[in-house]
Amino acid sequence: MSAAWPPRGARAAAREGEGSPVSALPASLPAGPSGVTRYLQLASVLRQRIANGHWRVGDRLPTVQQLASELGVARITVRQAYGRLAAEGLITTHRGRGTHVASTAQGRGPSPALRAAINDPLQHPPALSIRILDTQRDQALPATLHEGGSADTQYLRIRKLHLHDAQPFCLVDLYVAQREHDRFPPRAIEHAKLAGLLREHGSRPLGHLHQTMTVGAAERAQADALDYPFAAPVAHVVRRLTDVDGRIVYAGDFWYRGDRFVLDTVLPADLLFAYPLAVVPATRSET
Amino acid sequence: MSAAWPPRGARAAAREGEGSPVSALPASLPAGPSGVTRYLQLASVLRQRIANGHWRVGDRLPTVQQLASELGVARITVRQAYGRLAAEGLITTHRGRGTHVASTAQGRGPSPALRAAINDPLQHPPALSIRILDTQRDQALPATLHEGGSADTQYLRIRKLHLHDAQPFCLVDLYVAQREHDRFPPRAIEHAKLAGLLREHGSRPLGHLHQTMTVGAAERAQADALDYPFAAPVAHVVRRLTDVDGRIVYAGDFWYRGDRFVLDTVLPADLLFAYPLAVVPATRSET
DNA sequence: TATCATTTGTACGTATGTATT
DNA sequence: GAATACATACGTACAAATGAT
Repeated sequence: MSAAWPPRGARAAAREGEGSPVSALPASLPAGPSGVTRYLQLASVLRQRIANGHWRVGDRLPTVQQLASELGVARITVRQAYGRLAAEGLITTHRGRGTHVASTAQGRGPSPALRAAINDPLQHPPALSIRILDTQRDQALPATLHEGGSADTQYLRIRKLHLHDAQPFCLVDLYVAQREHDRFPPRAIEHAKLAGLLREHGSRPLGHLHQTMTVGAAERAQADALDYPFAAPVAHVVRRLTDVDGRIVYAGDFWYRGDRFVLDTVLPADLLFAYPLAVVPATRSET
Repeated sequence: MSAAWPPRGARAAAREGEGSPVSALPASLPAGPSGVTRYLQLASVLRQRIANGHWRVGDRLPTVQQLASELGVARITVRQAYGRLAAEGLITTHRGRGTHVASTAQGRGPSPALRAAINDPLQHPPALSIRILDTQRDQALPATLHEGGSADTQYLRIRKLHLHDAQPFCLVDLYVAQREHDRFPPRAIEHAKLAGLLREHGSRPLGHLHQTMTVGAAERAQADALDYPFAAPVAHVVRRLTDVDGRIVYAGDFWYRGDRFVLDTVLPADLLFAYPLAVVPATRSET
């Protein structure tokens, strides 16, 4: 969806020489066709290194001069990127002393609890809360969600936000077969995951869960809802759950903040060779 | 100097006025320096309206004048946003006739062949080629790849680039147990996938394939190798394959260009409820 | 205390892309 | 389409704070 990132003729000396300045960025495109300013691009890479533990709290970051010559950008560009991160509280800068990591804003990647909340189709951990943004009855299933099953006639459309420890991490736009939803206890969709509700209260046994995962840049609506920078990396998952007859009982789009997303999968080797119908993702619930 | 990060005037008007040609877009776009150009943010809002079906193929979009005065932006800004979408093939503009939706662009993205090349651990399609960048013998397995199995003593480290139709889409940095690799035919790693080689020539039956997927912004090394813009979205997959004894026979990091990545998974419902050890991704090889 | 190299902060001039009128 | 204003980004230079000599 988020249309091809402009494949600008990016190419540069790809050496990893320590200390040797690597001439770099196309050096002529200020904002470039990407439309995202250079200091913001730099900021998101630095933010990522702090989030994934490459730099830890207290570590000293490269000097402005080092980064500038390594990347082939002006010092003011690095300064703006650092300024952005400082405004977010991630780093501190002091004259003569350098730039240091002040906080990680969240440990080294998503916590095990959040990983389980994302990967386990049934479990609804206490820290997970669901904020329903909007519901509409009597909707038809969009054509893009038909694939892989036959559509029912009427769906309930639900737009909702998933939060973990009160922090939004996933924006959802999904369709549940109305006849199935009407069998649920009231307000159940706020406190349980749909796969569990359909297994518990559905009219027919379930068949398959299809997932298609892509990555992209946050569009406006997603950025606003997730409290996340525009154009920052996001994961997009399309999920479709069918019953044994191949009828789609629910299908929808899930957008995850890039810094709060991990997909875990495990594939036993015997399934691996039974391709195509093979790989097996999974997350251990705890530890 | 620079403004606070997330809390831009976030508010997403979310009404769904059916039939009224001119929709209520967010009343205004964020003011002040956001680091992202205005016309791109506007393009993002419009792109989503098309993607989620608010405007369908053939529908007429508001005139430049209408949009400009509604949003309080200059006409040229709207023109640039329309130009962007036109370049993506989403809309067409004709003098005197207006601007219309040409496509929802939903089908775009990686071809089925590329999807299979990414998702099938065994298949090596003709269009796929492997460029070995570097190999080093007698390496120890890095600590970050230990998890989920016991490490062997000596590994062959391979850095390589995967191309599809001569276009790079994946950068790989992986470790193969040396004693297993030395059983392979010469240069086999350039023409077959490792899982297949290990199944064919390995000393022990295979156990499990673990995959951990995250998203992020392209670092310089990845951007250069993949011929992709710095800080553009990438998928990062860590794969670990063990034999039946739990020994890691290969493990490595895979970085995919965001615009050339799709992960497909299928989970039979009975496995779904055997959590944790459950979900099943898969891609049909053809069609 | 004084000096020095390092590093962040500020400033000026210029060029380009963006956005408004 | 033209004129204007602004933010980004480059290069350069200098001031101020820090830590070590």
